[in-house]
Amino acid sequence: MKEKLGKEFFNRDIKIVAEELIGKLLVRNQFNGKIEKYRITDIEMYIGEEDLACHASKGRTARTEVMYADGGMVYVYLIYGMYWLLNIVTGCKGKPQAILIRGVVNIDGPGRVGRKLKLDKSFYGEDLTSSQRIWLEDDGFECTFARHPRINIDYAGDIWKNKLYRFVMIE
DNA sequence: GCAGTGATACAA
DNA sequence: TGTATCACTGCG
Repeated sequence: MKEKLGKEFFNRDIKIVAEELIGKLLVRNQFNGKIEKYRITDIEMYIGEEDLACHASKGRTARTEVMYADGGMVYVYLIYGMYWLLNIVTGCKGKPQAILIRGVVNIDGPGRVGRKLKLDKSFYGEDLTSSQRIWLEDDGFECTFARHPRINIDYAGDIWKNKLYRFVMIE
């Protein structure tokens, strides 16, 4: 049984959503009727303005605005001029939180995921609970995960760098 | 080990 | 206006 994840899934604290997001299916309707599904294996949490690794630590800007919305929105941005990274906004309105999708089955790396899904700036603010081209499903798959420090955030300082905010599925 | 690539944030 | 920086990848 497959169920599309709705607002009630995303509108919870990021730590709960993140734990349950591992093993869920990321679904992409690439073009007419061609639907692809990818199981999420690797994610990172970015939590609030006080998290120096989180883009919202710079406050509310055009780029971070969507993180302040309620859960279930897509936050995408271009990094290094080449890669669109996919993030999922969680929590309630006014609390900036987002989960970066670092990897899915057979696609290891956030930039590769974005390329495979053919993301672009038009996905900024897309609502995963009503979109016809990208959404999430629960197919009942169960798994466990390990916690690690986040990748490539040296600029955030030791306290935030060492937080175990990366969850990786154990095969 | 490091080049490539362009939006963004912030200084001036 | 200019410019430093960046939730990365794919070459060597």
